[in-house]
Amino acid sequence: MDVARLSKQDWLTAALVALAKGGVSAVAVVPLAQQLGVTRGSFYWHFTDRTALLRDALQWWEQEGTIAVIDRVAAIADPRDKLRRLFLIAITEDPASGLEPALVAHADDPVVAPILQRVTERRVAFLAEAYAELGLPATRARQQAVVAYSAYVGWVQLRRATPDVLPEVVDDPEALAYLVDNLIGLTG
Amino acid sequence: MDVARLSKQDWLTAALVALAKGGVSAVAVVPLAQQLGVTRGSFYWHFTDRTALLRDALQWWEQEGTIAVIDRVAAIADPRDKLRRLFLIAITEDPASGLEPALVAHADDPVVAPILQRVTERRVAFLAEAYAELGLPATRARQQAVVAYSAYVGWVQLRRATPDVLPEVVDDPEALAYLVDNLIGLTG
DNA sequence: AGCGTTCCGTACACCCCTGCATGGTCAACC
DNA sequence: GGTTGACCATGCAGGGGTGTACGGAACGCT
Repeated sequence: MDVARLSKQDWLTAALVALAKGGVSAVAVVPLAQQLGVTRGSFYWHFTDRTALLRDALQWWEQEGTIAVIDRVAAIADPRDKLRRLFLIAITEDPASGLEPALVAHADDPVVAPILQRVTERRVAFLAEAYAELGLPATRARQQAVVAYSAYVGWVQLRRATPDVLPEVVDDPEALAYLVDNLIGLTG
Repeated sequence: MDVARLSKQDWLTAALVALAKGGVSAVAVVPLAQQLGVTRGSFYWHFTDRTALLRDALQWWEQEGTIAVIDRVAAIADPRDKLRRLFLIAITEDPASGLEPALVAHADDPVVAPILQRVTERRVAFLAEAYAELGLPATRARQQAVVAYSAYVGWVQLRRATPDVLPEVVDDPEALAYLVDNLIGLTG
């Protein structure tokens, strides 16, 4: 019959979804199990611990959600196009809606903290590199990267928290271009 | 003796601190009680419910953290100065560190959602009004307000999540001015 | 001193989650 | 067709949180 045994990956994606929706405390074995149609027996075969699930899920997200995206645009020669393309991907795509706010909210968590640190540092460094290629001096490029990344993070937050507040921007492609240019910070 | 009976406000502030640090699920009666040095008997005299505590705390935050700040700068005549002052207050002051990320992370919560909605809408409206006073047409002012508010939200997030990534900006007053001008979005 | 109100401690029943140990089921493979 | 290993169910002990009922201490007022 359609018994559909689970793989480790099924638990990881389910954990990320639960994490995005309810925070770290929502990554609980029992709710995830009955959501997947199994019991805890399945979980404790795939993972040693509840912490192991959280750690593996976040590491997988770090790989897919950060490194993979950077690889997609790193080859673009023109830094302006590179930034435009990067922000477009970051704004329009949303693999696990609301994951990053949940991670930030639990920045003190010993499992979350190092991964969040690495991801942020890597993204900011990539942005700073692009701004440096654009002609900005190193210090200024770093500052601009932090500001641009802040704007991106806040945008993701707003879209998740109060989508009713910003419909006029997401639907209008011209407004979207205006937003992206503003993110790049070179509207003048 | 120094028995120090508690007031309702003590519970509210403690709830906000716990909310900022651990999310909605951290607003639990037992931990808060033993943190305040009392038992649950105290709590269930002041509040009917755990939900009532969360609701009252958020409403108090809405009053103090949003309306009060807006009132402090609304009287400034020049819109440019008004925006500058507002963002400076928003960036430097931080009453309950990490509260807003925690709220966004639990945007689906039935208690959090309406308050978060109201706060966001009010802030964006205030910003849009200022940009309109600055000369932007209504639609453009609204878009600019959303972008600027996104940048602010993201900044708060970054500072809480990974303070190591952005030390060069917060310490340098010139870089801070650059950041504020960039938030205003009128650097050109 | 007496009394009512305010505030808090304590005990109880209930629910949910975590680990762990153990046993069961099904597929594959020889 | 019997054995092995992957996968899952179940029962138990332990811990922690929620509400509620009740009882007690402290304070103000007369």
